Amino acid sequence: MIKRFRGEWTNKVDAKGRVSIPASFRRVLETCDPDWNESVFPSLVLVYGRKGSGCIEGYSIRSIQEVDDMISALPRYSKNREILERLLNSNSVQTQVDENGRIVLSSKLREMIGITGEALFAGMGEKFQIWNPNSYQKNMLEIFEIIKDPGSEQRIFDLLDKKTMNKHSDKDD
Amino acid sequence: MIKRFRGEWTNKVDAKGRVSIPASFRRVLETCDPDWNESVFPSLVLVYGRKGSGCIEGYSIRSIQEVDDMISALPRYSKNREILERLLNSNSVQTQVDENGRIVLSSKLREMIGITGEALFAGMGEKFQIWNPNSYQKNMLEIFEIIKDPGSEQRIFDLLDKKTMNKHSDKDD
DNA sequence: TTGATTTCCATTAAATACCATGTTATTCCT
DNA sequence: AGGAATAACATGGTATTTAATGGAAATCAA
Repeated sequence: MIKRFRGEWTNKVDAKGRVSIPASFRRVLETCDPDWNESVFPSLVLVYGRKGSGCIEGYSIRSIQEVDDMISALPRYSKNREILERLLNSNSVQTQVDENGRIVLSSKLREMIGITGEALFAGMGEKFQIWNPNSYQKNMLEIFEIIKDPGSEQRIFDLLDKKTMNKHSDKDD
Repeated sequence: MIKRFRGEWTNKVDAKGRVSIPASFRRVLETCDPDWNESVFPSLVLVYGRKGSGCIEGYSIRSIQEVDDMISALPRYSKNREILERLLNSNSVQTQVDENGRIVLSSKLREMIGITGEALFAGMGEKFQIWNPNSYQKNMLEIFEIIKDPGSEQRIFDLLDKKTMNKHSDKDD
């Protein structure tokens, strides 16, 4: 069973904003939507509130529920909870894959990330991202810049070492 | 099944105060109203008692019940309970979506949040907010100001980290 | 009765479902 | 293993439905 979003895919966006979700992503969305079956297409949530990011993030139902549950665990009228609700609930939209495997990106969403004719999908494990292909290219360069120094790259991959997993403080992540 | 208010929607308010509830919000109100069925339109509660907020808050029946239950859990006749009952019970009104998916905002409510021709609906998970579009704009800018510093933004999102979930004190939220 | 509120109906713009096609990948059979 | 048959994908176009909204009729209240 596939359960993580993986890989990069570039698909066409038509005038109405319709775009195919990569088939392998659909398999993830299907297994992670409790309401899904052969006659009900899977739902997902698109989050556009992480402004700095320059991309839209797609979450499976199970994945967004984890986030929602953590928000709901915060005190109801607290400042931080209301900020998170804005960034993750106000600035998001639930949608559903259609029978052809597509979703619609509204003009608002397309403008937000500067998408014209093509959208790049990047698998990010428990979520995926939708980019303007050029912006994605730039973002990759930024990442390469960060890990240019071999020591710095090593330090990051060291986070994946079982021995160190429970040693480092939260700040290191 | 949709069960959280999500997204931003701007709808017209006519001279009589009628305004459409965004369709996706109606789906939430329907599933969260125990009395709802095909022939009965869903009810909701509008709270205008959170004075500082500059907006009206809309609750599904299930959601307002949770709030009511928490109030009821406080000591009867305690000062704080009576304050909360004023702000959340006195300063609120129960209403019902009509057959066209609209509610009526009384002139009192409209004046309270300075609404003239348009109302902006912002999904906030278990509730939603109704704003004058300009006020909402300002409020979003305030939020972006708060999270402008990347460290500060990270600290807020860290509230959603499983590792820290049980560490932070109530004050942090 | 008259002003206000609520119900009912009508319009149009937008969102969604439906259908069709070329292309690629997969299965199955010999 | 090779090749034919089949299924799955991506994508374009069209038809149908739904949502938002304006206005009129009906009901209610003072």
